[in-house]
Amino acid sequence: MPMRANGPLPNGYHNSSSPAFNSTKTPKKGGPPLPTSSSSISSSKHALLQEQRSELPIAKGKDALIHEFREHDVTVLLGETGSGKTTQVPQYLLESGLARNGMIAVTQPRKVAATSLAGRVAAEQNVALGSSVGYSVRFDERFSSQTRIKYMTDGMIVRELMSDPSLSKYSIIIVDEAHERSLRTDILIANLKTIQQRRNKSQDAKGKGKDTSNPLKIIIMSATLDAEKFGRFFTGSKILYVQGRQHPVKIYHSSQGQVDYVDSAMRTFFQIHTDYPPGDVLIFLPGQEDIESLEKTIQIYANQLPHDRMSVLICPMYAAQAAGQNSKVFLATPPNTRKCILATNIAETSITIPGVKYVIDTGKCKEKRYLARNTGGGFDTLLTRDITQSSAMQRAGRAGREGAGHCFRLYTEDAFKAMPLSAEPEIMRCSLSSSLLQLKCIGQDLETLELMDQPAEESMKSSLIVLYLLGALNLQKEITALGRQMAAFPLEPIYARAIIASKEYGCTQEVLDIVSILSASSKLFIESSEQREAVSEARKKFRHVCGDHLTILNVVKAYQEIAYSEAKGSRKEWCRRHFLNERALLEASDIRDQLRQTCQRLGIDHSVSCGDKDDPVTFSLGHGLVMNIALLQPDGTYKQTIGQSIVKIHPSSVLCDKKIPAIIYDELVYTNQIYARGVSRIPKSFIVTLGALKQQR
DNA sequence: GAGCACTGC
Repeated sequence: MPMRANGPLPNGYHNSSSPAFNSTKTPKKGGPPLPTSSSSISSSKHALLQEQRSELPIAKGKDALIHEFREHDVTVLLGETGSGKTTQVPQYLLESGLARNGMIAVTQPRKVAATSLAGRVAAEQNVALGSSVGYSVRFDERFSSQTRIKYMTDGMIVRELMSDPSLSKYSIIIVDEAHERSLRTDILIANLKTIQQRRNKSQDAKGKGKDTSNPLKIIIMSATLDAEKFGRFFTGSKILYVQGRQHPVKIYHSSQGQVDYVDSAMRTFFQIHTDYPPGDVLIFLPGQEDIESLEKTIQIYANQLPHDRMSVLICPMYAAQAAGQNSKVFLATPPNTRKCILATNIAETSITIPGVKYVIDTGKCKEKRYLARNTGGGFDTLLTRDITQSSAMQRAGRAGREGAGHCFRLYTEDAFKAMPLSAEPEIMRCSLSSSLLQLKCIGQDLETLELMDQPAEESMKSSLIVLYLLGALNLQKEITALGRQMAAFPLEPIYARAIIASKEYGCTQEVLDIVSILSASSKLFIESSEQREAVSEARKKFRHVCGDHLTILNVVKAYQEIAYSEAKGSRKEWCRRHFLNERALLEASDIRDQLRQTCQRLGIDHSVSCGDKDDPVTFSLGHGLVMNIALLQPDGTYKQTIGQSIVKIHPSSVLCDKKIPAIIYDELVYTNQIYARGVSRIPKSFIVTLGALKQQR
């Protein structure tokens, strides 16, 4: 491939018609963490905070905002990055006395946002965190009877819905980041609409002047794209706009479509490197494979650069990479060096990298999407696709965090305009069984609930079948006693079912260990393409003939032994040596504690163990994975017992190439083929037993 | 023989 650092520039950029650019979303709200443990902060610091508050773009509109909140039951507030709406609006509401009857809830899709925002606002109010300003997220809460402003995750308030269907503790509920359209945000919004109708109607009946009722105000906060949708959903609502503040980013579109975006990204990088002033470059790519191939080619050409040029430091970044590798990007760039960061979507929202002045956007990402099947179950797909306009803007905004920046898009302006505005709401792309079961508990139906977007009928049907096969619903779609028990667990129904089955098989301790790891958000096993051999050698120690579930159990047991006998530092070292992610083990231990409490409430003894026996464990899991069973075919592939798909065991499984006659699996993922992940062997006779159980219902 | 990113209870 002929490529000279000073050669012709093949991409032919032209300047975009829009010179300045505002990003639409701020990933890390509330600024840096502030001291929050003491009851108050020094007066000079407080004065500085107050000055910063008054300089926020939203401060100018304070009185007008309060007026509108007073006049309308529902307000949709559209604000850009840096407007300060998430920290200021709750304080304005508190000061205005609009929340006399109850608390102000501010919901967030992510835990870190909820906790850090609460800290920031407590500091601004000059109060101790947990007093008048608090938060509530899974495994962590700080609030008291005096709390007036409560930041919480949307999952938390949806759980509260189960015990208090009117959310009567709150007189104002602010739904932040509503444009993200998480599954729980959508379910919350649907419920808020009916709750408000109920609560505010009883107010009218009592007539004006009486304050005995408990009306509800709703404020929806969103980034600017496709926000009118919220306005249409809440009839009579008022839409308000708040200006943001961000450095300008100059956008360049490619003049023609790029066939090979990896090659094109490489050329664009060297164009920047030779023609533009110092500043780090961030390249967005869909996945690890592209990152590794681009890393190689950039390195080859970087080595050939003349010695008087700045050198290039390449930093690959993706979630599966060992944590130490990812943190390389945060180290100061050495002198006379330009950092080149090759990242997946991880750099789009979750991680902010300092020093980035240039962004190269391939316009591609990988998206996980759940394909429901009318036989029950379904599978995930993981395919490369075009990004959305809102994520293109988010990526460009990454160049304007610290000063003016540049964004080079490897696609045309027409291609940008052809992109969907924003991602499809999660409710359209995920399994609904968990939410469906939760709603059944409070007498609601996903089918009749008025949602902003209605999920596909097939997806609904599939979830009903899954819940029926698990015994959570009967043929009349009514929730069963077993279903209520399952809903009590903060878990996917399939794993809740496995725990309940473990009572019969006397192995609750083992099943809890496994299920906790499976429902932790971080992966247990760390991959390293550089040390592939060392990884497989370390894995051998835990390998269990029955499959991946019992392999996980081996890891947990080994870690527990270390945890009891060794110091914290050596535990870490042990994990590193075995390519295990300690974060997953620690998170799983929190989850396990919570699951034990649920077991206790339901009269399941969580300490019952089956010792070294394997069958009880796989049988229990089998009750949860009833629709995830497949049988070996003569050609070595597997065929589902429910549904017709031909699946293969994922190469990461310990049972890959083992020709086990019958398997259960955690999930199916379609990439190039349909792969079963999280696989265990199951005796064929057990499948017959399961079938007989189904007959009885 | 293969691994986008999250997030929540």
